[in-house]
Amino acid sequence: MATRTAEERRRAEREAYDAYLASCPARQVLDRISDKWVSLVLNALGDGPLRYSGLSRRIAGVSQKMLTQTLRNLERDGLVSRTLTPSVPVRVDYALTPLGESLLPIMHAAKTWAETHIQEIHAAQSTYDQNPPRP
Amino acid sequence: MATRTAEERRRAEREAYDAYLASCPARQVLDRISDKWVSLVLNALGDGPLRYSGLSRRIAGVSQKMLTQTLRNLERDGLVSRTLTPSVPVRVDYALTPLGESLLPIMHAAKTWAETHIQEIHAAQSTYDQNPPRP
DNA sequence: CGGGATCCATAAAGATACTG
DNA sequence: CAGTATCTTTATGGATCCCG
Repeated sequence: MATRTAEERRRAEREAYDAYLASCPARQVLDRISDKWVSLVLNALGDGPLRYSGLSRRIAGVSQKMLTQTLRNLERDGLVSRTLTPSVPVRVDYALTPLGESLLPIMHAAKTWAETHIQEIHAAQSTYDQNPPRP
Repeated sequence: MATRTAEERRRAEREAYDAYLASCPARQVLDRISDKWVSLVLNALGDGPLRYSGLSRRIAGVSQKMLTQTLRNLERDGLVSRTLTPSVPVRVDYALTPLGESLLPIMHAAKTWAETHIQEIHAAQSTYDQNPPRP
């Protein structure tokens, strides 16, 4: 048999790390809020409840698939509530739960940091691009 | 020609929205820090400078490809500095720039929120999974 | 109206092998 | 040591058709 000690060890390392990451709360939350549509939906609902079609119009670029998927995940995580009104054409309202609302401040903090430092980042990018370290 | 008014309008909508998103500072920054490896690298460097191999060992699960790619992007964004020492085997040190360090507090805030609320999220997930809204 | 299900294109991540 | 180059695999997102 080949010496697969090295590769096996690496694989085990990776798996252990993956498991570690998967159990890391910060990672789990970061993974979610970093989602393109999650942040947009959360933001949209921050102004008050919306219906499915309302969200769809508010976000504009989203496909129903992604909107539905995003809403399901947020509902599952307890960040968003889904209220179904069985009227003639059914009506569904989405709103932030208290847990979802508690997330807004940190989203806002991120937004503030972004707006404060985006010029520095763009400047750094220009410098980097105009003088490529390794062509 | 077919009536492609509707589909064309949708496409235009999407493109406009994509452009809007691309120019949104919050999005740009969120997209970056939400990256799996970015947050890990930033965290690792938060304890002090590290060499390439040091980072590689510290993060363990990362491939050189992703580590290099992540470091390049962070360097380009001005969040991480790269110092090359042309000794016999070359030596490269990576460290956070002041800009990079200014990002740590918000990463920490996200981590704190995560640790504070992860139980609620897990609880919500359990409830959701045990009683699937739509089977 | 509010989705579910399916198919498909592309992009992103990983494994692998090689280099100055 | 610190990467680069290439190939393969996987994940993501969008288009489309359909239903209660």
